[in-house]
Amino acid sequence: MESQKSLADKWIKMLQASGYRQTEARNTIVDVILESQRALEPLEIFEIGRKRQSGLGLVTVYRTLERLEALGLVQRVHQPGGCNMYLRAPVGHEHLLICTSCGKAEFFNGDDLAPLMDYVAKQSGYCITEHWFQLFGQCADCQKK
Amino acid sequence: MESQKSLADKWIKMLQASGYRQTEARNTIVDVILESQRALEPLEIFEIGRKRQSGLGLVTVYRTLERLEALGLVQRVHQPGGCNMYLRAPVGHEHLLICTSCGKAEFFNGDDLAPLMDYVAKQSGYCITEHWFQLFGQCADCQKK
DNA sequence: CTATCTGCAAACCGTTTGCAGCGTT
DNA sequence: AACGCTGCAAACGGTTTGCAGATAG
Repeated sequence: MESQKSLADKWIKMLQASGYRQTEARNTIVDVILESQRALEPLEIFEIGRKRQSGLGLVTVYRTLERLEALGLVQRVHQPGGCNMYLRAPVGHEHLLICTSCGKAEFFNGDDLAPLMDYVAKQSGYCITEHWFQLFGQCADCQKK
Repeated sequence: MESQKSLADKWIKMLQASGYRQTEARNTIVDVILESQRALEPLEIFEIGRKRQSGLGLVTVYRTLERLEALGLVQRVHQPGGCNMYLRAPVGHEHLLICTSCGKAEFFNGDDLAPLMDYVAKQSGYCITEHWFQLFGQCADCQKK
């Protein structure tokens, strides 16, 4: 598992490689996202980030999320309660497993889906280009309580 | 496949069984949803419904969707472009297959997911209570064009 | 006859845009 | 020095709420 710090460096480098600049606000926002175990709303990122960098603005959070999402570094997470939370994007065939109690998000490998998707494609005649697969439940810690 | 008309009757009966009343507005809204091949936004339901029943209000569409969703008859559909579209709810283990060109929504059976979910539960220690699985692609008709 | 339902208008709230000044390169 | 970036305030748009009159049961 790559450390948060080096992942943050990589993200900033990717922003720069796309013509964007490294700024204090972006450093803060990237750190907040990478240090979180769960998906966060823009307002939450703003509030957490503001404790470290008092001048941070909510609009900058929105604009930074937009860029990070366009670069594929961050994903919007869809949940029964709403679809405005953000998390680091999966790499490869990772899918999300989210705790309904504490919100903790983990990734698991979903390679096994390929046969089912092939079958559905054959049956339906669709040319399948994308799949969403996500699990919800209670994590081990929350089950104990 | 059950006819739209009898499904509409069933929905209205379920509303009544829950203490709600049968009204012209609700009949219209239920018909619009059941006659559509694709998920619709509240505003679309309102506009289509208003052609049949000129007095229909957008607020009534929102309130009816809320009741239908609470009864499990209608589901909110999550798509890359937004999460404010509604469709009849799946029955059993049906999952959605949505055409990215025309929006047509079909259901397919996803029983095959059980082994993967069991495996993930064992690996992660989570007690899995819900799963979202949805496919996107081009339907056979749209591929021809 | 009563309780629910309806549509309108207004309130609400998360998100986006305009802009003048600041910071990165 | 140039251009992108920032934060504020205001605009925006989808959704919700308050209310008085209409309607189902």
